[in-house]
Amino acid sequence: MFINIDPSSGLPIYMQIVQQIKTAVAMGRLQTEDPLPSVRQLAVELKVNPNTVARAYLDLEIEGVIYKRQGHGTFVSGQGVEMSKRERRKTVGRHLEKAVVEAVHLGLDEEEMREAFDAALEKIMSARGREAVGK
Amino acid sequence: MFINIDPSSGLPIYMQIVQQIKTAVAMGRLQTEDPLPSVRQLAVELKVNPNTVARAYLDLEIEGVIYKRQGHGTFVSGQGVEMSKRERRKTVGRHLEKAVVEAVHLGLDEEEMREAFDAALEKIMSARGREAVGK
DNA sequence: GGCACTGTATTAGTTGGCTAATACAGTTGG
DNA sequence: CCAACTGTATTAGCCAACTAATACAGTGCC
Repeated sequence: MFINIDPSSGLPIYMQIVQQIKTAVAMGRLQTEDPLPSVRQLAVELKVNPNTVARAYLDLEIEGVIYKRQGHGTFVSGQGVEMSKRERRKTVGRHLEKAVVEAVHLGLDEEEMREAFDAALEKIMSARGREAVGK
Repeated sequence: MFINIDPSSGLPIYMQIVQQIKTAVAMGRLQTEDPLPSVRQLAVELKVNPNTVARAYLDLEIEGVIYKRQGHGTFVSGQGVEMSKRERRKTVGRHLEKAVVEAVHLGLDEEEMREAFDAALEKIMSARGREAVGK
């Protein structure tokens, strides 16, 4: 599996799992209906209690990223999140504003910010394109 | 003062203070050498222990956003952050990538993301412009 | 010098987050 | 039906984060 836990990161384990799976899905490395490792498998692999993995999977389920079937396993779900257009924009806006505030404090000018944004977009979106074909 | 604490936000009080002051500085609502309210003043206003405010100010000082002078007060500092160009970009990149991942999960397409980014940029940067003149 | 203002240090208590141990429950194939 | 796999529930403990009480220390003005 592609998940790496960094004990020194300060971020709780379950959040690291959540974040990495979300990123993998966003990038298309995990696609709809793909199976995730079982709670126990991943727990062993990460040397962590099954409940910790379960906690991560629960969060992901609540966010609409995955779904679970008792006795079967856990899978990447087709669609995400029920939310009004307005809410979505607001949520993304909050994240982006935070990033911009940070960038201002770091002394980036507007052009540099645009470049950074393009790079981020490229990194996530271009991977999607490739994965869709390949695999 | 312009700070609002939301007890239901889940975010610790001191972080809310940090974040709001950082945003104010980034937007130019607070400018270099502007005085911040004293630890005690703000503590009273927010109905919070002085140490909580002090904690926020400490973080801001470490980040290079403000500086303090014993017996005098706390002020917005001129420059920010000592960090290599590379590091800055990396930091901002992390934030932006997180925002993009979120946006993908919320079903925004690339154009909508660009719009959202432009909006965020506009919101922060345009305020700066105005404040620089006005006040 | 003393009062009134600044920020600081020490200590301590509460709370909630995080993780783990362990036992329970659904599904499927031999 | 039993073994082997899924995810789930309960309980508990640890620990760090957060906040507060309180006392200390620097500066400046009357």
